[in-house]
Amino acid sequence: MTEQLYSRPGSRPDRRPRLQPNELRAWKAFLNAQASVLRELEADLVGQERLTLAEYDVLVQLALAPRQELRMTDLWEQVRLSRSGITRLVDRLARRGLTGRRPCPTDRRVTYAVLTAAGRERLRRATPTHLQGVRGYFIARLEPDQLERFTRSLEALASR
Amino acid sequence: MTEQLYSRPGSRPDRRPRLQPNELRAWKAFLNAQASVLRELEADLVGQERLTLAEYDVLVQLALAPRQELRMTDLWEQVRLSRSGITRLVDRLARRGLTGRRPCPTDRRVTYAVLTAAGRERLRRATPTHLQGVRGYFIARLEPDQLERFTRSLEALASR
DNA sequence: GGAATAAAGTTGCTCAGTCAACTATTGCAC
DNA sequence: GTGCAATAGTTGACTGAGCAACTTTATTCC
Repeated sequence: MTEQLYSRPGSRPDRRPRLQPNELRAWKAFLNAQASVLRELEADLVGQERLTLAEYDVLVQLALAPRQELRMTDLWEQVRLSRSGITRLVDRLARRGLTGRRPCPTDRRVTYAVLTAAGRERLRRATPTHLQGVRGYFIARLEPDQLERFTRSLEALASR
Repeated sequence: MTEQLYSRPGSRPDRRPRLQPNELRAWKAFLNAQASVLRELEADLVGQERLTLAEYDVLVQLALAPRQELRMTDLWEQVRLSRSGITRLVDRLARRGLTGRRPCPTDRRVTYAVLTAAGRERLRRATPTHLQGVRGYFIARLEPDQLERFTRSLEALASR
């Protein structure tokens, strides 16, 4: 994580790509920013609403979907999780009554995850907490006039 | 994750802090950037060197320490992990012969984690992979003239 | 239309991580 | 110096995630 191993100044000419000090600083800042913001945000959400970020995200996706339901696969595309991760997450939410499952009549391979009334209500309650977190731990710490540039840099980092 | 739940345009005046579209975009980009970069980087490191990022990080910290050893607590301060997480990570590395443990003679509560020769060698081998990852998935995707600003924004996000 | 291939979803296994409880040792107060 | 609080580290129980293997159903291709 620190200097020597990343760039040895004055060492031999080197085919290995080493990191410059400012690059290293950027990298560290990137790691720290993620850890910091997500940790704080998730702590609030779990502490106050018993929802992890991933669970919250699934509820949001369902709430936004046409009939408040999504095929597992579509959910998988929206949420950063493996297929089995989705299965289990929806399981968990279902056990708590926040989602349900509905088989698709036309394609018997597919299952819809459905937002229940309780799920909708839970989402409604959790949303202010989450938004306050995003505002407080993310937006508020950024210079408003840097937001645009910052966003573009972040977007450049996401692979295709 | 998408618009309606974050800001309802034209709804009643509202004490709840909602997100503006550009703020939402920034937030999404932040999440995606993290997921993307870490996933790619870690996949390389695990695939080629059987080391997770956290394990790599611990090896680096030890390599940089004075006698290539650190108290568990100091390690804990450097690496984003719980105390027991550190214990177990060092355990795992020790089982693979990459670290050792040494009791402190003056304070019998403390244990030093020590980098072994094998650990040093493994780190040496893994470093190019990691650096290529950081360069390829992070630095290379950023505009050089934005790096400084980007770093400052990231640093602003890390809580004290 | 039948065989091969692909897609959707779940399950078993394992792993890495957390929290809370615990032991052991040291430092501090008075 | 005794007693209490703080510090260092580990352990147990549990959780959330991934991968690989598997079942079932749909699609494609000849």
